[in-house]
Amino acid sequence: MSVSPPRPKGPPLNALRAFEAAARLGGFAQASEELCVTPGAISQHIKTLEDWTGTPLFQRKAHGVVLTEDGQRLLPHFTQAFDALGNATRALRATMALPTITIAALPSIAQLWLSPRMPALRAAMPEVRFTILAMETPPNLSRELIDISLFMRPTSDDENQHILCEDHIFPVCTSEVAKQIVKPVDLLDHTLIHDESWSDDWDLWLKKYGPDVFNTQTEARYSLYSLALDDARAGAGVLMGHAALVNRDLEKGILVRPLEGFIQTDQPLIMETSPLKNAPKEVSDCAHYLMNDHRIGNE
Amino acid sequence: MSVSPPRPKGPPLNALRAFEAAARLGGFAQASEELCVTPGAISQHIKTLEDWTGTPLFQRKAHGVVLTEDGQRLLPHFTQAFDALGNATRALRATMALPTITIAALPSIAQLWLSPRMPALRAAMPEVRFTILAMETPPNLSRELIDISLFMRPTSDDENQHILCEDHIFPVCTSEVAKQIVKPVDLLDHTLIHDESWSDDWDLWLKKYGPDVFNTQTEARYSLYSLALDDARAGAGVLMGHAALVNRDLEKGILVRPLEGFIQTDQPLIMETSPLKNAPKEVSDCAHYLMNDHRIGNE
DNA sequence: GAACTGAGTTTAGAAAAACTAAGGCTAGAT
DNA sequence: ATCTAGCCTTAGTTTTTCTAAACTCAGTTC
Repeated sequence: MSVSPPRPKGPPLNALRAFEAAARLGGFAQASEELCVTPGAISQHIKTLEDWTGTPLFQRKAHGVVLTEDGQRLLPHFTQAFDALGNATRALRATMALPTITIAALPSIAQLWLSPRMPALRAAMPEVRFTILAMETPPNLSRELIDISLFMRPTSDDENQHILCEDHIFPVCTSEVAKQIVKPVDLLDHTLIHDESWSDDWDLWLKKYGPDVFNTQTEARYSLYSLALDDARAGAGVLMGHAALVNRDLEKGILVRPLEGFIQTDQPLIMETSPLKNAPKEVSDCAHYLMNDHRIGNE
Repeated sequence: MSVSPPRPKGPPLNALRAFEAAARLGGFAQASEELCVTPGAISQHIKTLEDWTGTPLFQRKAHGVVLTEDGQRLLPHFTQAFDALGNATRALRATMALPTITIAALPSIAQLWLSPRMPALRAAMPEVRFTILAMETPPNLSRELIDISLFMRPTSDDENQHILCEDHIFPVCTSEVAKQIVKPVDLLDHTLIHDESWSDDWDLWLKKYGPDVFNTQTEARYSLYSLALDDARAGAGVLMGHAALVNRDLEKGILVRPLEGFIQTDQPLIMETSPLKNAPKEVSDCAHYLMNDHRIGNE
């Protein structure tokens, strides 16, 4: 009779969290991003878990992993548990002395859409400490300690998501450059400025408005939209502008629209708020503020 | 404008678990026992958490800690979350190749009540691996990976708890010793064997049946009931017997009851089963087996 | 068909977290 | 007045976790 093997220890909590993230997101790489660690760390966590049970949780394929049946059955349990834990942690954070609101956004949105609105927001909510995070992919608001996110992405029926404005794209450039452009074909003579994160923009627009034949021509590529914008402001060429991001420049006259046509993409600017039922009042206040699209006074 | 402080990390999961345990159990010492660490470790976890939020979670008194208001508000959130996590972990364990059932019991119960029943149980469920854990205090079945617990303790209205048998106590000794004992006063001439974990037993019994005057006399104390029992079997004196634990010896004639009177304590032998809704079938099978009080054949 | 790519794995070593042990403090109990 | 239970603190150690970098493998691309 086996007596007192020192008490059965459960698997490490961090390994469980890694499993949940990897299973939910469908890959170690994605999970590693959400948890801010390297993929190797995730791999090791999963292995710990698989060694603990003796049953494989993932099936390793050359291009990613897929959940085994066991893994699929387990996932909802863990997702529910970590959702609950996320809410509890959020409640814990809410006890902090000075209320903090964390907003995550695409770098371009942070800089070109949010930044101009911040002064008014801060003025309206002086007791709140704001933190802005620039990131490429929308965070999971029920897990990370982020209250509001601003991203261009496909619509969903999530009740926590609100469309702030549709995404209209159209060519923009300085008025100098615009003088030389009266019809689409004229674009052939100019540098088309591309941004890596929206690499399809020009294709989309040209498909509808562009000249029938359109061979590759001079183009510039940037990894940050705001760099591309700077270049356009400097008269280096024609940029495909996103309404929400270039409106300020258009209003100020720094940039103009050389041609009329615009396209509405299927990825509007969406604001998502964290799903906590009893969210601190500050968060919903802030969300309303942004929805109502306040601007700084002197603009 | 503050941009990209490397992503707000939540507090360590282990610290959250420590808080939950300490808050639920009402002390660091208790929590440290449940989590199998030293109280110092708990203390540090709590401090980590308190530093993270900036608000105190516990109020330190000289004789223990009490939850602050914030702590009280937070506790249910975390309890719920960790309950869910416990269930998920249990589900994970259920995927293990060969089903395992872990039974926790008071050392004396494990040895004197459970052990004789194990051969039949193993025979009835040959595909299951059983693990018996001896421990002093009932474990939290919704947290630890233990399926069934067997303890003498006060009744509760928990639906997962079942009374296996009432706890009757009465003096027992060898038939040799019994010859010299015909009425309670005769006990004065013999060693009264005590067990540390039930130190009140003799007092209780003597209060009802004992001689009016009863000065302290020879007595032996043991920290393990089975050691006390061994001593009684060897004719060293009179032990206060618990029905569930000495029945075998009575049946076999190794021990006898020199006097008639017995007392029913308010701490029956209770079996508790883990609360998982979809508990593996093996666990409920095992529980039913124990409830029906099977014995080994040749007894 | 050779090189490339994306996703995961594996190691060793480094960094961080968690734990223990031992000494201190304080208020209620003896 | 002393004892004791329960928690705190600190230093040092052990354990866990993470990273970096090289490796594997199977589709893709040229």
